Amino acid sequence: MNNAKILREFPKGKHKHSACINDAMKTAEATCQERGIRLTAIRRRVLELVWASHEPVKAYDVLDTLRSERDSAAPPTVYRALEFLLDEGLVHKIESLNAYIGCGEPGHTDAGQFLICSDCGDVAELDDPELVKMIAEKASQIGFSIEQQLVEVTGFCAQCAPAS
Amino acid sequence: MNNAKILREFPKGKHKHSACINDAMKTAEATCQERGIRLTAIRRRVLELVWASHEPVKAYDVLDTLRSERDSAAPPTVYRALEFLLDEGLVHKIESLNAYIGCGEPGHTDAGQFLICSDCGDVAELDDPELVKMIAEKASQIGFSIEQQLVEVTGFCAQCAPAS
DNA sequence: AAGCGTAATGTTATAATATAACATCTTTTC
DNA sequence: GAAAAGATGTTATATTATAACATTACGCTT
Ligand SMILES: [Zn+2]
Ligand SMILES: [Zn+2]
Ligand SMILES: [Zn+2]
Ligand SMILES: [Zn+2]
Repeated sequence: MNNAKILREFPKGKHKHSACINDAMKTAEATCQERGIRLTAIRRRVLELVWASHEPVKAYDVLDTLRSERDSAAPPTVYRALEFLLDEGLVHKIESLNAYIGCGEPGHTDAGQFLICSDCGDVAELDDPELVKMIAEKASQIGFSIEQQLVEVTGFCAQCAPAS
Repeated sequence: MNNAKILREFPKGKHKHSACINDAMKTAEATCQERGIRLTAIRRRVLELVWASHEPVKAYDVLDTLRSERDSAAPPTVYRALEFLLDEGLVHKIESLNAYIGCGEPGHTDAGQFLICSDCGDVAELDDPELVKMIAEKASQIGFSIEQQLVEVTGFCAQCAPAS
């Protein structure tokens, strides 16, 4: 069996998270450049804040920070930026948490699958074509044609797994 | 490959939906009886309202109806009933819609997988052990142990599929 | 049947998440 | 630099969900 492609890993022990953020911002810049769309100051900042950790971030937490930096920040400020970032695949929404997380590899075409650690709260993103395919096949067995897949799995990451 | 077990089908053409509701209510009665828990009038009525169609139902739509029948109905009335029904596996929450749908086969142990038709809005529920297993395996490849799975798929049911 | 403890519901208030609608400003295009 | 399109500002409100405490109903023992 193929291994799942890991779009976004769980962080391993201590890591320099500023590097994660830097990578993500560079990738976003390049992606927007390429597509001829504008990563404005607000959008860039919201993306940074979403990437603040490996945990999904709440819209109103982003707003709180933004408010401290910019008088005019209001809910639409954040939701519009998030909408842009979602549309461009730079962030994803974790539906089961009403929270947002940076995409580990913008541009991936298949749906991502999210692993959410109940203990540390961190999230990893996989892209497993085999799984995507199986879901599509199962659906088509009953005549259902898939447009979009949502897979969110809750449990324990390697670091938080109950000692065995 | 095994076929997915269908816990709740898409309705086929015209069907007598009162039969769906009756079945669901009988199953719920029996389930609660067996478990020694109380399907009170409010809980029963909320379950009926969730089963009102094959589409997921919003909490506040349930509330609107309940208000017309019972002066004391308020948000906690509905959310408490839903919490009970969710805990007992009599209904499921469709996270991507913030809406609730009756379980087609209360007592199933695996996570259900939901197929949501973008056109008619109806939802089917599958339980495919093979899929559940594959997700668990993919997760365990990166050291993640699963507690709960969420699979919600959007697309077109057989009836609504674009003519081919 | 009376009394007790638990479970369920009533009631009021508020938290958390998200969008509508319209005004203003900025950037791009011609 | 004027027009058009895109982005942001601003105010208000819609939608979804929970907290906290009071009251009532139920199930059990005596
Ligand atoms: Zn990191
Ligand atoms: Zn992604
Ligand atoms: Zn039916
Ligand atoms: Zn079910």
